[in-house]
Amino acid sequence: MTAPVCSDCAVRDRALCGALDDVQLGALNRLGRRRRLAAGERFAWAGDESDVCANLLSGILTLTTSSLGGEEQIVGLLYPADFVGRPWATRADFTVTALAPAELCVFPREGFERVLAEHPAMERLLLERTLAALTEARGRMLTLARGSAEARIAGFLLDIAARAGGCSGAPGLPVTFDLPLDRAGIARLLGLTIETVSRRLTRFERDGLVRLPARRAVTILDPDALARLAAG
Amino acid sequence: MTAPVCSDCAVRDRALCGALDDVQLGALNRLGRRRRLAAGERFAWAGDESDVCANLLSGILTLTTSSLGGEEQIVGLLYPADFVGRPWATRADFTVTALAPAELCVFPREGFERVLAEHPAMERLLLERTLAALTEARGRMLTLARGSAEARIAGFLLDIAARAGGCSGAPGLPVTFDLPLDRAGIARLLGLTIETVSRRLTRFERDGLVRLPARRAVTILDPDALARLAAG
DNA sequence: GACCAACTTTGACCGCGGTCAAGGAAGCGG
DNA sequence: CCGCTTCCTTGACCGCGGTCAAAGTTGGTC
Repeated sequence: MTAPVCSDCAVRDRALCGALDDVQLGALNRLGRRRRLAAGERFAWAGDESDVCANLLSGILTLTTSSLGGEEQIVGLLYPADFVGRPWATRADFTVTALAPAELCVFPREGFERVLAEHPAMERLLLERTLAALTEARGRMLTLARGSAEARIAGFLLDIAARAGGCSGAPGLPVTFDLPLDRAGIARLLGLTIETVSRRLTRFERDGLVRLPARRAVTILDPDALARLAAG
Repeated sequence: MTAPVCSDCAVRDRALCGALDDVQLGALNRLGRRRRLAAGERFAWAGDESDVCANLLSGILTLTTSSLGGEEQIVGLLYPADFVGRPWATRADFTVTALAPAELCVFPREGFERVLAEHPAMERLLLERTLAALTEARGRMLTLARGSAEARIAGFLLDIAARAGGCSGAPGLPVTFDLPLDRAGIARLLGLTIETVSRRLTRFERDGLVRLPARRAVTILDPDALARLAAG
């Protein structure tokens, strides 16, 4: 197996590296190491020392915190091309777990910081992404603090649909996609229990808003009604 | 009245400007304009065009979103030296409101972006602050999604105490401070109702955890017990 | 197919916190 | 001091969603 090179990278133009040209990418190429994670495997632990960061190449990761009671709350999902970790921080803020088999391009944190300092365009891109992530996180606070279980789940389905199935099909046609999370995962993301998630999904199906052809599969039948519910 | 100059600024070393030396500060000095806000006055409206950003010099601001139902959720508090606005974004993500009379140092957004580009140290500082704000926002998601009313209010009191009264007194001695928010504000911050906030505070007082000598005043009598409640 | 583990659904019950309503306390201008 | 507004407290009630418990499904292995 030949060493992977950045020019072949699946996320070459979408990750932070998109800010660099092929020549500049050479330094990162020498710095980065590919790493695969199995489903359920963890890349970092909240509170632990961490001296790496990474680009996510494929798969989906979760960011979680846990209360002292032991219950985990998913505070963010990471998709391919997203950046993992926090430069200039010596310990990880959140636990990073692979939901599905994932591949990362891992950098030593300090080396990555040096690359950032040498390439303002890349640092700028990271800043813009961080600002966007902050806005998204704050937006989700509204849902978590106020939204009913119904509103949270309706919004979640639309989010996933937009990301997973948004590319396929004409508007108006039912969209079908696979959920990246099982019921327990949805519950941890939305601050609910497994039972409530299950009940609301079943009711959505009874009411003709969605179909649930398989455990992980969802077909959106009435996105407008879901959007109305999501708005509370 | 003489034009205010940066070297006199109350937050000279704590705001983003702290990354610049006195000479570099000249450019910002010409760019910035002081602006006062009365309590309740708004600086930006969520969704509206916005071509300014600012440093907060004094007072406290809230960031809010509102659901379609009209109820506002406070997603963040801004204190003196904090940065307001989002460079490279043409519309405001959140409504910015002064809780108390406030003073801002306002910059045209595009001019500020140019200063950022010219002074990497300042852009770096903004990036680090944004990363920290993101971590804080995600941390608050746990509280909002899972915490009981009791836990949220206990945590809120400790947060405010740490910021407002942390400087005074030896550990172990009761700390007294003024809440920056009225009951309605606390409710909007914590995702609760006025009545619930009032009831829990009253119960905390009955149980000897705090004293409430005036509407806005709080004395923390048993911080350890509050911390235990906040942890859930 | 038989078996088993993991996941999901469904039901019964109940407590927390929201809602509605009324009454008190503080601040303020006359 | 009065009257008014705003803010806060307290009470009664109830619905949503959590908890506990028990089936029912799915998928994988032998």
